[in-house]
Amino acid sequence: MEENVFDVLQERGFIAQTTHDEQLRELLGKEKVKFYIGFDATADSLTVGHFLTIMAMMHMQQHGHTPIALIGGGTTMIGDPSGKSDMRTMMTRETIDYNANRFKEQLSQFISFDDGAAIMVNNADWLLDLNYVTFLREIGVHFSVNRMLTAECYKQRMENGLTFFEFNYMLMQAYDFYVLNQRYGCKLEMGGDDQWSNILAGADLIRRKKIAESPDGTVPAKDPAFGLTFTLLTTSDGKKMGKTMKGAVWLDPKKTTPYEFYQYWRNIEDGNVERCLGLLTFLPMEEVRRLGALEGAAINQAKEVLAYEITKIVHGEEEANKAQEAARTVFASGGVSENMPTITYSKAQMDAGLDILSVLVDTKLCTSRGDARRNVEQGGVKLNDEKITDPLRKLAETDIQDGSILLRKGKKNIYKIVIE
RNA sequence: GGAUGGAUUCCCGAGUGGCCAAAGGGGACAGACUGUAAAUCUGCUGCAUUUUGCUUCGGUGGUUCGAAUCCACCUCCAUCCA
Repeated sequence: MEENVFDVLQERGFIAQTTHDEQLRELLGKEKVKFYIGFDATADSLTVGHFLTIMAMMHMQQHGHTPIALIGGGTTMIGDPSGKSDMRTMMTRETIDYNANRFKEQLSQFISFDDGAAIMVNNADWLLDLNYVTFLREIGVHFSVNRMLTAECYKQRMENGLTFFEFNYMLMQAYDFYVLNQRYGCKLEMGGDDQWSNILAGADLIRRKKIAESPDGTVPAKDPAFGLTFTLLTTSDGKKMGKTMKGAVWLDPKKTTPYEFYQYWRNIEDGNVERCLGLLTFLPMEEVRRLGALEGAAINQAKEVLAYEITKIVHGEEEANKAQEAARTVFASGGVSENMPTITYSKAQMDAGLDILSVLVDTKLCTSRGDARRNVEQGGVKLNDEKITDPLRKLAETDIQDGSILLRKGKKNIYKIVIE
């Protein structure tokens, strides 16, 4: 008897809400289901926030179900107002198309699209050429404004204002589900819990359309469209995870290096370790529970496993090994690793006088010379483990130890300076 | 379309002629304490050749020795009325 992916998702902590628990579980246990998850192309890379949903897709695919990855080339033209307090800046068609292509590439790393094992679609294909009046007549009729206004996702916007433009987002997304249901027989939409209202709207639309189209004006209740949402990863103070001082944590190694990526998970707070292990790795649950139960300093071991496993899935084993090696060298032994962040200067640059503030800015360790100066003055900067207090300090030949100079800002930010 | 109230630094928000690079809070960053955790306490938070100079308070013009603050016009937003 094969295990049911519903149970897997539930045990690993993915599921926040579903439209019909029992029926959905039954469905997933007895047939191959086409399901979809939408990704709005708002940036040129996916983030760790998306990664959680990608993990869910992978679980689903492993259990024989067929993911439909929907790239929101059309919906991004509007922008989802859910949970937002302000309207997003409108994006141009070109930017969106560019982003959509990046998303496609990244998704292909995680999900196999071979032989119809998964399907990739772009809602620009059916949304952009919609006829307004036709759309209103066929889709718009099924929506009650009164009900939409009570939806949780608009709550914040009821205070700050919501344009009609954005108000339509829900209809677009609902229509997506309907289209996929018609064209591919997609029966399930999944997404983050902030998508609950939008998902419900889609499932509801499909039901209403069916009723409208059926001869006797009824629809068999046994074949509904399903919705399922995932828990959102939040920090102890309730904020969404995946943000750092530098912004989002990206899956693109050019935007967030594997080392930074690894460090992000290595530094996660205790309370989230077990949850993240379940959600973001493929480790068996016994192992997840064992690691999550570690207490005190011992939990660092679990964090290391977590960081390693996630980095491995996202960036591959080789990069994960490098990141782990670098992290261990830097933190455990205070040594130098070839895999740690490095900046290279020429001998000539050094002879011309490389002051500490410039280096701090060049490495992006500090955002400006003023910021760099501040950090030095507060004792946050170290050169080869020696605290620097003079902002005018210049790098000298004598600073080079074993061919490089170690520069630290704070405890966790470290750069290797190489002169050649 | 009408009336009223708004637009301030990353966010919230004070400031209504010089003492304003702009209170307070949040966040971020750094220090102490720790376990590369959380909580707590302290510092810090426009830019630069840093006891000085430069740029900023929705936009554009104006008044003034001097404007985030006053005037005019414009743009956008909220609430109520239509």
